[in-house]
Amino acid sequence: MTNTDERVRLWSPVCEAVAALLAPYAEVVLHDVRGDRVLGVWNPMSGRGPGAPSLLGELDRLAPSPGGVYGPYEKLLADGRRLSSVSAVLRDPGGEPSAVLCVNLDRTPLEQAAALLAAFAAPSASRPEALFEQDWTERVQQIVGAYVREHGRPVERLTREDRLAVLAELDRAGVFTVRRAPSVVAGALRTSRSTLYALLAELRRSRP
Amino acid sequence: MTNTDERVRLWSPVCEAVAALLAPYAEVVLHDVRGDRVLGVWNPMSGRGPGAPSLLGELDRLAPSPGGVYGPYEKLLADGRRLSSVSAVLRDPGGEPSAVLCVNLDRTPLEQAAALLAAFAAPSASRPEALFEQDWTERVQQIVGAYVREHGRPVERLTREDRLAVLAELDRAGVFTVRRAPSVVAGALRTSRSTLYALLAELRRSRP
DNA sequence: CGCCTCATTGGACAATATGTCCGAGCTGGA
DNA sequence: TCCAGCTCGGACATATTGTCCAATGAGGCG
Repeated sequence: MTNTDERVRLWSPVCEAVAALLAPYAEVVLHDVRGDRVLGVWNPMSGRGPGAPSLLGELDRLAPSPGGVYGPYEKLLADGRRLSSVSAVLRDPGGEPSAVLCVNLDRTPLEQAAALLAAFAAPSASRPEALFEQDWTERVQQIVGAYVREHGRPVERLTREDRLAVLAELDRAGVFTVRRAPSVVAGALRTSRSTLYALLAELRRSRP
Repeated sequence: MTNTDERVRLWSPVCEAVAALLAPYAEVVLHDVRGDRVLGVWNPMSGRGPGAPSLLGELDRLAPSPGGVYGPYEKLLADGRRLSSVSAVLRDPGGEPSAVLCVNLDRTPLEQAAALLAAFAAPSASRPEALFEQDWTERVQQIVGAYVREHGRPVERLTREDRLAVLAELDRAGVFTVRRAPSVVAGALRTSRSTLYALLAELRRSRP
């Protein structure tokens, strides 16, 4: 038995390229179509190595495309991962089948991402709960902080107009429907509770 | 000029397989390394077809892996799409370079999905505002309603345990950080304010 | 039925929190 | 300097939140 099959030398660039492109989610296997053995594996996932049996019999039950390509079809790994696979019959210069190239793409990462996306896109009625902003205090700091950063003035040096603007945002955000919000906001705005109410009154006089 | 190059016959199964596996986000191109021409394209994306110039000069500046594979490296399409590409030098039985296989994977769908995921995972400072649940009253009704529907008992006939359970949900959802919530919840649960507080106390005794 | 237990209830009350108001004090411009 | 306009601390009036209790009511059981 020669250490490197002539066919491996011939096809390995392709195998390596595909494996590199799809790493680490794909495995490329080169099969010996006559001896029913594995000639080489790139990015092994299924635990097989060169010399293992090929189990290519299943290909017989599939209809190839005109170009001699099978699939994509689904495979199941021992640990439950699902794979998308395609196989191609490779022929030697004389037109005779000499090897089978098989690419196995692990679908689970994609499926997980898709599930996440789907769950996100469809709000779903499963659990309508758990959404009332636990740390609203932090949120207040964020809103104030955003304004400060955007205007390059520290909280202490905000003008009356600045504070009015921030208050408008906070009010629009519904902050004041929360218990104890007035004190927290006054603190965050570095102003007194009295002033806070004065500003708030002014604000609500112009936009009821 | 022959209609089908010998090399196309030889390599097309590979090209077709890869193109099929990655469709519709990948393009496979087979280049003539000597004549600097395109021999074939599967899933064309860049508008090139057989016979077009290859523009393979750029490969000279890249260092191949031991197996003769270049990449993955980045390419830019005319319309702005970004591609991940790998190239493999294919050699004839005599070991002489005869063609270059190039796989171009359109990264934009993945990048968009990744951006969406990233945006979702990291709330981001873009617009931290406008999220404090305007109609929390409605929300209370929904949570209570969901429980009622799920247990097939109208609100009036909920048992003590039922109300405890609903209260647990409401509390966990932070409803009671909102002003005037106790009265609203008592109303929604068809119970008195007194009982409401009693249940709440019991609840918080077991899970502080 | 009569008795007993336990949950519920309205309302009293205490404890906080929310809004208002006012006089004192500060600041910046005429 | 004086004035206009704000801000501030704190008093005060209201509103909301929590507690408590005695009365009431709804079973379960002998």
